[in-house]
Amino acid sequence: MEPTAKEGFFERVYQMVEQVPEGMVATYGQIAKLVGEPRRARYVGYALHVNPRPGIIPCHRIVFADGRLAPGFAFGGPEAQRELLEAEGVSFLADGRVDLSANRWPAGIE
DNA sequence: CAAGTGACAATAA
DNA sequence: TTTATTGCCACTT
Repeated sequence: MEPTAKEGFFERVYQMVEQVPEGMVATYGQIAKLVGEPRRARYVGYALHVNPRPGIIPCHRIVFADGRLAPGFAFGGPEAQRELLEAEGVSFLADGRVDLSANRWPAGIE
């Protein structure tokens, strides 16, 4: 299979997501920008949807720009994701949203 | 080739 | 404040 540029974009997304430390979360738009394409925020989610490496890519650490969780989470629902994040030490708001102000990872990438 | 779709984000009402 | 719409850009039909 000839690798195309789009696959390179996907792979970069996976690399970024895998580098997210535990107890922190990142937004789709942030990941998109980090890979060099801030306009492809939607495709970041799509990349995780196709998730070629389940169990290796911490999709549960990727949330909306508002701190909200994905609607169609693949692990068993947004409830399961909240449990996973809580278990890692991520703070949550009373609205069931992640406290991006305290757990946003892309605050100091190498 | 054109239109439709989508794990997003920003803006309008 | 929440909900709706638009813009984005690649993939699917």
